[in-house]
Amino acid sequence: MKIATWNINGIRARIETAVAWVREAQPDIVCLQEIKTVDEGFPAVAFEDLGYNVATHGQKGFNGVALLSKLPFDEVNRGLPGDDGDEQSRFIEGVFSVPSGALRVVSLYLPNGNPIGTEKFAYKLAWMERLRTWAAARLLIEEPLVLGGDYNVILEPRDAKDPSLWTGDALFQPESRQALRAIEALGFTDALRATTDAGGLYTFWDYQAGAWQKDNGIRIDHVLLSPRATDHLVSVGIDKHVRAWEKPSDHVPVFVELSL
DNA sequence: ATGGTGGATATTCCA
Repeated sequence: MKIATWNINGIRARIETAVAWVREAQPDIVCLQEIKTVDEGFPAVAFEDLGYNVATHGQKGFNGVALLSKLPFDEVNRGLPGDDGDEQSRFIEGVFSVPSGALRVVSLYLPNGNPIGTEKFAYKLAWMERLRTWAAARLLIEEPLVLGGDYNVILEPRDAKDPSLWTGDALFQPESRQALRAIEALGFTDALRATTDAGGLYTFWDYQAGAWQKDNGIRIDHVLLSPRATDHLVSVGIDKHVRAWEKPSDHVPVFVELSL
């Protein structure tokens, strides 16, 4: 079972790139972020033609998440619980049947939070606390749970080419890093760190200032695994080569192989 | 050096 996450930065502008990658990578489930369209604007047919079921939680202009799955959806839940007044589309959960039982997969787009000291940073931290509360409850079910997404958090200095560039940025603030650590501390495994201690592994390179050419990247797209999912972890990968394609997203896909 | 790039949308916001 191959499960991937990818911030696509606009699915309508990126549909040809997305289809090319899906054809190449052959994932079973894909978590997409920043689809930047309402549900009706999502080009579902392009993926259905490749054998995928599609579930979206869109929004006009910004944000928006989606799930693609070769397995049928048993259940879909849209929106992160904990704030009925939050209208930003950043969370979708799919439930699937696997031989051992149920598999839950979330596509999440954590708030950027810049600039710090504003309501945007407060919203980021509040959203992370809501995620922690939700995840703690989900872990009680003791099922394989995969949280794939753009976390907008650089956990450690080794997750940035030049950490000094991110001083004062919401992605590298101590509060942001601590909040993600608190979620991991519930019992989740950062899939990539389960397989390597290496630095220099990035998932995002800014469009500006030749960041890709200089390999000035950061690792902010993560796959977190519940204990029951970690039990089945086979491998982790970053499809870095996709960043060099024409009309790329500024993020690349991250994927896990699970023996489910 | 206060720029640089890109998407969606509307002539600016967000990242």
